[in-house]
Amino acid sequence: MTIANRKQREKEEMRSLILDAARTIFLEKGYEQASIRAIAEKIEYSPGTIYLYFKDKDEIFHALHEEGFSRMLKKMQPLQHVQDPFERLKAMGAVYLDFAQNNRDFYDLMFILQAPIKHEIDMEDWKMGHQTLDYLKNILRECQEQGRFRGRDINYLSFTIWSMVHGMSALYCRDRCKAYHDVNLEPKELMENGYKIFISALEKF
Amino acid sequence: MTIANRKQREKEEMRSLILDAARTIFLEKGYEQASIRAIAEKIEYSPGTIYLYFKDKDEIFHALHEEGFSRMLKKMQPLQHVQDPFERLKAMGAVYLDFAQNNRDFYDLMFILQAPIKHEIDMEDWKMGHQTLDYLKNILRECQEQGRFRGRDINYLSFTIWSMVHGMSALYCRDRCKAYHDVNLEPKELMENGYKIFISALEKF
DNA sequence: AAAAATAATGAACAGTGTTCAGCGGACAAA
DNA sequence: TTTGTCCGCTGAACACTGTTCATTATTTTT
Repeated sequence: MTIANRKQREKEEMRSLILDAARTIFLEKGYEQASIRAIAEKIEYSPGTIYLYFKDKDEIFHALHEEGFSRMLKKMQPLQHVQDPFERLKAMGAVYLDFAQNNRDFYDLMFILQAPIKHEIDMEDWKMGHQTLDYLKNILRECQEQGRFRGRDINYLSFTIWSMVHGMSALYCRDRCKAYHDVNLEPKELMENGYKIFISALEKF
Repeated sequence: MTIANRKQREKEEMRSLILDAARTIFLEKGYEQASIRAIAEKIEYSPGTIYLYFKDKDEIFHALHEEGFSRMLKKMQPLQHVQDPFERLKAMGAVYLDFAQNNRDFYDLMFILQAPIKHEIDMEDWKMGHQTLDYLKNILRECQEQGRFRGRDINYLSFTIWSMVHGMSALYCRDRCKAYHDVNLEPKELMENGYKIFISALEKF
């Protein structure tokens, strides 16, 4: 059975070889500008080979999509050590914004890009997305047990909060922060202070 | 001088003929999937002709970009009749969200698409964008004169509010509202109730 | 009516994602 | 060891993309 094992291993090695190349090129050029030929050239194989390991460009995209969520979830791990749920909520938002700023292209891939969402959302791909969202909802529930956000629907509340941090992140990723260039405000400043205002609002809520 | 006039008129007619076709195709297929050949075919001219009226695909995009802002500004006109600035602020957010939902692809074009923003933002293209943003800032100033949002920086405040409504709109446009499909919540519901929560937060702020 | 200027064409170029007949080396059976 | 069957891989080919430009057609000026 060792030969079958080796075959299996080689197949997986090839997949991750392709994915490594794809990641750098996707994140360098974006989904549309990244070409299969460029990925093939990077790993010194012919374009056709890639189609032996991935059905199409979308499938490569989805693999990276998943990697993005996995990276984000990892960054969220330390939050479990924050006792107070409201503090945890605030920290989660900060981690989220940080992730978007430091992994701009992964963020784009995960939350903005349309391209291959033909394959329907809330399938396998979004398992981790749901996981993150559920984590947020649970924090909110804990906050409610402490008396915060009394009487508010958890789903709507989570959507509001997600929209807030996503809004900033999306404006950042797609360079709309430049709308504040005329008043000499940098994206980083905007997001930091914008988030502070949001937090104050939540505190009084 | 009548012949020069006619030439001028014909040139403009041709431009708007192209733009009409481009708009339907752009909004149907999105920026990347819309092809010059498809636009040419729709108006029954050869592909080359389009390049006699527009430098490239980006220039067509920018013309539509401007049209989007012009449409949005028009929808904002009635707001001037709302006396109370805070009421006007609330109404502005509602108009914004409404625009995003009912002109999804224009909204995408204006605030999400990356494609041809190579041409730099805050040039001519963003004149109307800045106009809208300034309008928001002025409302906020009026609110402050009434004692609301005391001591807050207008720029950061406007960014927070913009991010909020953009966040919802962007999640809507890029189908991330589907993350709530498992709890049977429709995008419209989410946005309506999410916005209500945001408004309550602003009221207590 | 001839000449000049303008407008429109469509073939061509370099690029894209994707497919597939065929090649060559590794494996199994003789 | 030789034979025969796989199977990973190739790269040419297909149908598409944005863009350019020599050529042709039309209109205006002389």
